[in-house]
Amino acid sequence: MSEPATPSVMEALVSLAKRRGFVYQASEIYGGIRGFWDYGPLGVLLKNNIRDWWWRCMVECPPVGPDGSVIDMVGLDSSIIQHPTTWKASGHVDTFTDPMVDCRKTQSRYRADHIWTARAMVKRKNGNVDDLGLYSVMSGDDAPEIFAKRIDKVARKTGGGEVQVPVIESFVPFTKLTTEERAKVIGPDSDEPGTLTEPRPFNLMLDTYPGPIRDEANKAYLRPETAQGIFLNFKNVADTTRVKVPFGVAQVGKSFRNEVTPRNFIFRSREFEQMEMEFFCPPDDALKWYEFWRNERMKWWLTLGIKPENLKFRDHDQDELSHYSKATVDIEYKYPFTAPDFGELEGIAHRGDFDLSQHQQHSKVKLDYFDQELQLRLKEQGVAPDEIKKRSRYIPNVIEPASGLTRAVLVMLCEAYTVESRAGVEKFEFFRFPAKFAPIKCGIFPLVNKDGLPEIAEKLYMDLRTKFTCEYDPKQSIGKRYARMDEIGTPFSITIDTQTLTDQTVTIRDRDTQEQVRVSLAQVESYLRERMG
RNA sequence: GCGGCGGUAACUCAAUGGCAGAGUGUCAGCCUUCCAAGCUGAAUGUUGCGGGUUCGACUCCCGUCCGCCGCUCCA
Repeated sequence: MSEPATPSVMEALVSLAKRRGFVYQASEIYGGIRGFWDYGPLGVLLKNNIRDWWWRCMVECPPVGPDGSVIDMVGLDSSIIQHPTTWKASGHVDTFTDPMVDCRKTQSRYRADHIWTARAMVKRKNGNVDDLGLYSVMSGDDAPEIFAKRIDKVARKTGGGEVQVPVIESFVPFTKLTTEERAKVIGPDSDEPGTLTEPRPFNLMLDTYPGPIRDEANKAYLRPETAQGIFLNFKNVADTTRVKVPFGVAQVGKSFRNEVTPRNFIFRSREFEQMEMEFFCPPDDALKWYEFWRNERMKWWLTLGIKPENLKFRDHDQDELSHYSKATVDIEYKYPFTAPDFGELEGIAHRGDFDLSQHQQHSKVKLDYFDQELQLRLKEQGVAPDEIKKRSRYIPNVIEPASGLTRAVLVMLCEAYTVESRAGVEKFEFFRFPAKFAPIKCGIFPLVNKDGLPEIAEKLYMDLRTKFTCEYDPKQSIGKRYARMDEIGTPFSITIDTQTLTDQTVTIRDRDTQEQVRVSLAQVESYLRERMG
């Protein structure tokens, strides 16, 4: 009798994760630090297992392409800190640095440069023109219209008259006002002046100052995504590794974002780990590859044992696309805290040639690619020489599957978290990890701590530990040891009993069914390997 | 950053302004031939942190940090 994770179990899950050493709050003894988490002894094993599987599926054994040929894929581990111009070129300096304004009255938050202000001038019936104050509306082509409607209402309440609608060019962004003027503005959703706070710059990138001098000229950023390190090395990889377009470069590593509100356990943290791959392809094939990776990535998540009904695609609307993207789809998961809605897990973006073009422009280094195969093919097709020259040299387009490793850990924890009622325990909670990803694969126990059983168990342990992550435990009752293994998601428990002394067989207990099979000592390894996936 | 709620042992939680406790877990010993069993014992707290009120503060007040929910943002 098991029940699915619901929002109410999130706290229980976090407690269990803490109690058994999966995830701790960072700097806990100092009261914690918002948005940062430490992965404990079991958490790091789980995380590494997921990371290794991604690397295996992406770099060492990438999928076969749509045309049946193996995809070229290489790995990379670029620096967290890169030349600051990287982030200028990528657009992160501009788009990640938004001055924000809060309304004290309505609790709304706005981008300061999106608030447009204008004087509300109303021509009364007696011919006088009254100034009703400095009103604001959200920026946009319809700003004058919205402004007019709003002021008309105010005017009617104060005696009527004709609103003098400002032309769109005459609106003044909130950021351009003086401090005194800002204190008099009536917010877009407010009805009294002075409820908007001063704009506060909010840069989503964390910065630091490498070297001895701490000034603006030496400012550098901790990467907000691993992707740019790949783009910076596009030429290096293309020049030194014999890969040919189309090819991919994959990377796993830490990224940093100064999130406004870190929330929901490790879902949104300020330091997180990404698994990103940039796939470079001819512009004409980009959509084909976009479709390909979209499907491949969904297949990959299913290999983690995630229930298909907990995963779904969500295509981005045109107006929510990032500054760089031509098309993006998210793979979403039904987290306990978003349910019944879904939350982001991975984004697959068609980035066009934006990144390489930007870096080419800012670095003045050519980042185009000469496609010799395409040249030959065009020649065979009898295309004119000028045309061949033009088309066989291009800036590749990029398809980017970018997922959060630390989010994958969260999904794994959510998906595996199970509550069952068992004999003696009304609510027994444990992690039902797929064997392949379980931090500990196997516990090895002597049924009792005497009669020569510990010696045999220890010998088996010394052998198995060279092949799987194992634990040996001779202490306490067997039930307690099984329960402890179940709790941390260990799929198998091997017990040495007195029968082992006579026929050299042991029992192997399955975490999910609690059933045991007898296997000879010699076959334990192959038995486990078969079930490990 | 704004608003609301909260913070006591590793975890879950008690404690009229008056001796900081329980269960679970952990550890040790005994006992145990298969599922958190039994018995005995042990360790673990500047009650998030810092101030204030008071003879006396886990308890009341202020500040701060952290967490949860809602804005907002995002892999």
